[in-house]
Amino acid sequence: MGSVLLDEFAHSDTSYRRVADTIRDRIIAGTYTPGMRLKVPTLCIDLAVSSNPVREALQQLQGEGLVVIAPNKGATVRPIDARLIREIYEVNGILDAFFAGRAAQIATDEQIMELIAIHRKLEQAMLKGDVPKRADNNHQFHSLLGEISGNREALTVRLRHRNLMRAMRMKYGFSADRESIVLGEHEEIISAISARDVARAEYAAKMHCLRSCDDIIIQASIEPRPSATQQPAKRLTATSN
Amino acid sequence: MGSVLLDEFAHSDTSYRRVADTIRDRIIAGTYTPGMRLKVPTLCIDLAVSSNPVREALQQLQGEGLVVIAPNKGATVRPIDARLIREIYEVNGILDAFFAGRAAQIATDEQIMELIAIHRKLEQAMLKGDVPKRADNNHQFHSLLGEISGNREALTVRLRHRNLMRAMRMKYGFSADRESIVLGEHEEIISAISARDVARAEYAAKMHCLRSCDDIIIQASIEPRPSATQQPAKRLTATSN
DNA sequence: GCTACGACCTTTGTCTACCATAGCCCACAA
DNA sequence: TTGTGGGCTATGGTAGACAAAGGTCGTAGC
Repeated sequence: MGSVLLDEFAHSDTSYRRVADTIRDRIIAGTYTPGMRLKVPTLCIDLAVSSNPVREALQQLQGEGLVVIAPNKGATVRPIDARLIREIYEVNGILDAFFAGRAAQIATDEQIMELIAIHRKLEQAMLKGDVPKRADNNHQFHSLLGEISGNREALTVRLRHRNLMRAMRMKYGFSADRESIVLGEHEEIISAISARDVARAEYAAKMHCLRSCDDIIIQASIEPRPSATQQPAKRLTATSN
Repeated sequence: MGSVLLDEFAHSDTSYRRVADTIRDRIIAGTYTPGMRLKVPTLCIDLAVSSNPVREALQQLQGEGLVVIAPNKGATVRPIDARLIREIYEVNGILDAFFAGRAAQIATDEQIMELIAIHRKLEQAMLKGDVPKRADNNHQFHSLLGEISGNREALTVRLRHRNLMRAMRMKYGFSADRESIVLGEHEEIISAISARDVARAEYAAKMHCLRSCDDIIIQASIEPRPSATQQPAKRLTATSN
């Protein structure tokens, strides 16, 4: 138990993490539109914090690839388009294939049992429609694969876009039959690892990412333009007046 | 021409980038020892800047994986040991294999010519013993491979440890015959891409990283403990008194 | 009418000073 | 010896000031 700690992603008590969470959510939600400048003074007012946490949050988000910071020019929202999503999932697929292939080589029986246990919990969460638990278990499943590989650096890299992916799933959800397909794909990965079939494990992990990518692009396309309450149509800056 | 821009790594005019550069160099140089706490007030005095740039630099370095920041506890130097280096190079190898394989599929003849041109410049720089130009050309070679793949996100991830690797090479250098071997490995990669042999390109790129990893570990082991001028042997904090 | 220049304004990046709070250390007591 | 409590240090955050970089816009000159 307790194999997945990674406390660096534990939910934040510091202000700049809350600020980063808020800005990230707003980028995903479309409140902050692609290419929009994120000015520090405006964000300070909107989020009721001083400039210091805002600047640190923007740096954090740059690390996640959500904003671009140019020296002496400030931060802009990175456009999140289908190409970027495909690229991210391609990176995920490459790394997950490595994890699964390595797991097929070196996973102990106990680790495989643990994988199965997490898979069962994920199944339960899906049946109950418990979305947060579902996301958490899914994260645990893939993190455990990363830990089994023994390459923590690869796992860190793999988690670079975790917040972004989670936020997108929160917004767009899954297509109707995606959940049952996910379970089947996980079972295929586990099966390949149990059989010590490296090539099959790599392929299964890669396909899992690929299909997940296709699914989220379809889901996102269903809502071509969110325009929830007030879509600041032409406004290109965060200025509030 | 001008295929490799990536101005995000252009040398910095902002203070926090200079601070990050300095701290990074000192971590590599061993001035800041593994596990050592990096206290903001001390760094402010040492680097003659205020706390704001220091905090941002530390966040930046956390993004590069060189320091670990714990909320309300501060930053510590991440121990750079053989395992970490192996993990980083393994990630590099996974991504470079992807780049090379993809290049074998989709590179245009012009792009292959450009690869060869950079390779020639690298060869020249090595012959002249021009170390900075050598590093720059090597970077260009691998960046161009990443760009050919069309996945800029993967390239960004691939460059996560670029500063760290460069700093380590500056410190430890190369073994005697490594340079000629590098040239041969690059030629093999180019040859495989030209022949559109995906598997061979992937294998060549992976082996290139693996051998580079072995080389740097050997080089680093030659100097088990640098102890240049004043090695703060037992001191565990950056406190200067 | 179009271009180029310059003044103005906004924003960034940095500094200083200050404060609340969390974490650590150490003396002291049970 | 072990636990506890107080004091110290560092972190995290606020507020306000400033220089410098960048963008905007009006005007002068062609």
